[in-house]
Amino acid sequence: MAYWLFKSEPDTWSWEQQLAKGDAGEEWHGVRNYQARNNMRAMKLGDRGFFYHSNIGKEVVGVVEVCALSHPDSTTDDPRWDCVDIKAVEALRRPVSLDEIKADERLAEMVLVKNSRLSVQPVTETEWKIIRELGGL
DNA sequence: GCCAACGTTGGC
DNA sequence: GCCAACGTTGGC
Repeated sequence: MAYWLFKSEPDTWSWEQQLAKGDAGEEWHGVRNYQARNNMRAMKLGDRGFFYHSNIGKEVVGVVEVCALSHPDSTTDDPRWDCVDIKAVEALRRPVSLDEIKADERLAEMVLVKNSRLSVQPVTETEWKIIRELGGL
């Protein structure tokens, strides 16, 4: 099983909205970046990811699961863009902020720190466990 | 609201 | 195939 991180501005699509979708999940559409798309194409059913609020909050707020494999993005006719569906699994007991992540030297190599603009990114198993712990899970 | 960093586009 | 120009992202 692989681990990922999905970024979203809460103004556009928030964790609360994702939670409200429940097990039905929601298409992670709107990605127009090849690296991010390739990451989604590499995802398997059951892969886990963090849900991160960018701009407002700047914190990891929840855990999601990939519930549909990569498929064409319904918001465009451009065949280049695919996306997966994700569903909320659980909220962190307390959010883990970007400041905390940057302050933790064990997380210095995270893509979130190194390449903050990539909107769908891989997370290593080690990073996954550390952030879960910081989040009280 | 600013701006640095980065990715994409398009002319050559 | 290079690279300048442009647009977007996201932290500050």
